[in-house]
Amino acid sequence: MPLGMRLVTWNINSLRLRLPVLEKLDATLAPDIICLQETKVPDPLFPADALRNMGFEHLHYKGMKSYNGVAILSRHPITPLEKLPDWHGKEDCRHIGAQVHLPSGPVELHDFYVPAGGDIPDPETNPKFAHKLAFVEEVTEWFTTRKRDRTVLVGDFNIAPLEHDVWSHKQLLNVVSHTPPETERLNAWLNVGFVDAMRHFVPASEKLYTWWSYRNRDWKKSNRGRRLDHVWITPDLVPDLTGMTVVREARDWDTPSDHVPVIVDFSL
DNA sequence: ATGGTCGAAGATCGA
Repeated sequence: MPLGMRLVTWNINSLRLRLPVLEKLDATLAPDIICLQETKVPDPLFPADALRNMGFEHLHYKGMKSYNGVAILSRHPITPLEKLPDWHGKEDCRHIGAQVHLPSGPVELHDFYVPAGGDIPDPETNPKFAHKLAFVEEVTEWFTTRKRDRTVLVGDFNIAPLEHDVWSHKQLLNVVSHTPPETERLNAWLNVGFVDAMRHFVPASEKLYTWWSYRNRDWKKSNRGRRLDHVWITPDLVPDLTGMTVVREARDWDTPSDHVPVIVDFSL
């Protein structure tokens, strides 16, 4: 195994349907650890053998029928984090975590799939939006009391916090994913003690997206993207950052997800 | 302002 850790986060939108493109990602970009969201597969049907054959010997996953689901695929040994909170009283498979045992020492890794929040940005009339806001608040509170070093948070946070994380700040201010109640809460979570590893490499003044809707005739031409997927790290890991890649070409792979993989490289 | 397209289901629901 080469020196350094290559970490990927990807909302794959059905793991079983997209095993072929996952193999393509693995073959072309050789990640050491992949965190997936929206696997949409119950645990008994999880394709563990196929993933082990790809070289990911260490697996941790939590899925359910039809919706949600998260998974960590690793070439390094991992110890799953037990007894993580049951956010918002729901057992809906939106968070798993693990200690990753790297040659340089353990790193704590969290994989999140934050609720999308429905269409109407009003917690009074839209319970999905209320759930989303509450989820972020609960997670924020939880991390304030947890150790905050050698920790990495990744996932589909379903919020694009910065002006240039969306194609039109003005037109999306009242669209779920970019409303002030969401972006304020995401910033509060970040400010518990994390660093935005993607923006470490790309200044806030530059557009940066990880998701393009299926509902555009030509995603590349219209380019109405949003940065919904994130990699956050504790400040002690910043000196170990060596690179970041948004795998845009994956949006054109055969039967693509609407999200593309995000790679972060570490000298760990 | 609207609708557009996916995936898992096996009708719609969630995104």
